Amino acid sequence: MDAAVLHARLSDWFDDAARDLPWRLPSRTPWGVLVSEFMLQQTPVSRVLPVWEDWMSRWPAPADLAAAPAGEALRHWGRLGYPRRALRLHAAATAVVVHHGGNVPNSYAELLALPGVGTYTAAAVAAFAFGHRETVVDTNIRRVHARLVGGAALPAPALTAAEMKRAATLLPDDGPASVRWNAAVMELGALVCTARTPSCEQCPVLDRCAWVAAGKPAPTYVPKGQSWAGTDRQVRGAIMHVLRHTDSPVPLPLIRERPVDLAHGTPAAFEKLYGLHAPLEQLERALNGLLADGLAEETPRGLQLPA
DNA sequence: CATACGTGGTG
DNA sequence: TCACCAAGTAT
Repeated sequence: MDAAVLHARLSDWFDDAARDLPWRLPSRTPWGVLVSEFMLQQTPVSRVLPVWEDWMSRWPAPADLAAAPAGEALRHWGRLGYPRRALRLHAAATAVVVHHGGNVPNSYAELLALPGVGTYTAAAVAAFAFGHRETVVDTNIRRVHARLVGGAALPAPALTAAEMKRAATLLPDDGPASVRWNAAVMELGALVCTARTPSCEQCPVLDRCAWVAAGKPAPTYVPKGQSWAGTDRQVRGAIMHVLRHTDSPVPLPLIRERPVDLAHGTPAAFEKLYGLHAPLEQLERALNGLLADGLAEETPRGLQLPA
């Protein structure tokens, strides 16, 4: 198709539809963009906003976070989920201080080398923080491309090489235009071309959509579904919740026997929070996993967030 | 390449 | 109610 038409339509749409997100303001810093991308990995914007604001005022630069104990990063990560991201962000800040003089690097390759930064985040930061021309492909962009160009309801379960090639082909040649395109397609996927019930009547490229033209065929595969109840992840999350809310180490026997919520003095935090009755074997597995992942630390007095 | 990894909002 | 889903990464 005529890519120029798509570029122009989405650029115009983005002008008045784009959300006023703080990490898009002119006053933003590359560090602010990097932090936002970490937090947004698998987490909705609405939940990221308050935590991002807190982090920016608490740790305005990479060196500020690097100077804090990793456990503080975990504590102030709150309930964003996937706390290993907080640990990796702390490690990334440290790497920025050690290897880049405290400034977030601007190249895709240098960004990709940071802990917790994969292909998406490296491209996103290079593009949105530094204005580079990068092929940014996230779940929103994948879905928009799958429908608009591919004529499918949803993209494949995993990112394919063909998708990357298609995204690269669609990317405007001009630098600033490419950054805008990346942001606009992502925004379209987040606001209009959504996974569940897309608002096609609001779509600026409805008349160009291959999926619509094909009569909106149903998805050809069944989403896997993420398990939760009774899983190790739930038990790990419950333990991390306890650790975030106490300043003193939690004795291991206490955790093994359904830990006391020391912050509130109430019994059986697991049951109180999750109605959870984890078998001892699963509790052990979760504990060992957290220790192995560096999310928790064992001291003579008990379990705590890492120093 | 499939799987593990948190959490809460929503249709 | 309950399964799906949200700006992925590491192994």
